[in-house]
Amino acid sequence: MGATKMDFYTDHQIEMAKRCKSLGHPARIAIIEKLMEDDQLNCTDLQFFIPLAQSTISQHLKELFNAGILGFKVIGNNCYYYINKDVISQVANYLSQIRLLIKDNKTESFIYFKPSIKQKQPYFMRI
Amino acid sequence: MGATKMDFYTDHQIEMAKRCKSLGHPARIAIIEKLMEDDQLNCTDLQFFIPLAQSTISQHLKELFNAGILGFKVIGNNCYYYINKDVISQVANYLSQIRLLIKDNKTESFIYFKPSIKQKQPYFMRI
DNA sequence: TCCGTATATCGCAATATTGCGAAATTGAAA
DNA sequence: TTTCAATTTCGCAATATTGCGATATACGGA
Repeated sequence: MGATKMDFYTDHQIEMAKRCKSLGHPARIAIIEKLMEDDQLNCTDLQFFIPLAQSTISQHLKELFNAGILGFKVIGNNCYYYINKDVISQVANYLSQIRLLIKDNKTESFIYFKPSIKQKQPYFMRI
Repeated sequence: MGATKMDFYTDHQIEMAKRCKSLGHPARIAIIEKLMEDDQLNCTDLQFFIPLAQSTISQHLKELFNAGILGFKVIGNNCYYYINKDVISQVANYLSQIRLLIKDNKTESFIYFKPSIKQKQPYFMRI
């Protein structure tokens, strides 16, 4: 297959996944971090910091915009991107909520690995 | 190409991207949300909630584990997964930090769209 | 008007992800 | 010991992502 099955999930789950996914690339993390320093930047500015082609950076910006993480405004011929603080906050709060709502893991005890003979990774562990 | 260029980014950027990426699929968000309710679950349990093949769910669990989001322990023949609260907190704090550290966007003014004739999406906006 | 700059889009190739069924592995139960 | 249930891994096909160069669009300045 290859295509994600979408019919089962809630809109909120899909939206949250899309936002996390847009942050799931180091170039896009680097863009976010640059935008923390410089408030708003255009595509040309970012080329000096990130060693990717202009078209590639443009695509990454587009993906962050489509996920709602970034906004932009055009002044003259320049397109300035900025971080959408509300959306970043929503993602942060969602993850913080997970931290708060899950119960304690009762069995934090030591775990022994028992590697399989033929398989690359051990997937059975004895407690 | 297709492969992400990794040589430029910091270890922290790569790690954060990996963690966000692992959350960037609605099935994995659904898994996380189920684990908030039920503390720890095995692969078989999750099959009752998520309409995917068992092998597919196992892969999603593995990806969350590889990103550090989940841990697991084996009891008998069952493999129980649980949310790694510290790691979730790290991601949440990182995003909260972005929210706090960016400066205010000075130019929050209204934006006019000016769609191009031939191109699908308007990419020039007048302020 | 014509040229240069900025940027999104297109087309392509390489690689990664998603999903499934089948097979392999392990521990427990019969 | 044999069988069963739980799980990971493998192999495959379909689709998505990543990255680049080339191109098209839009604006501002000469």
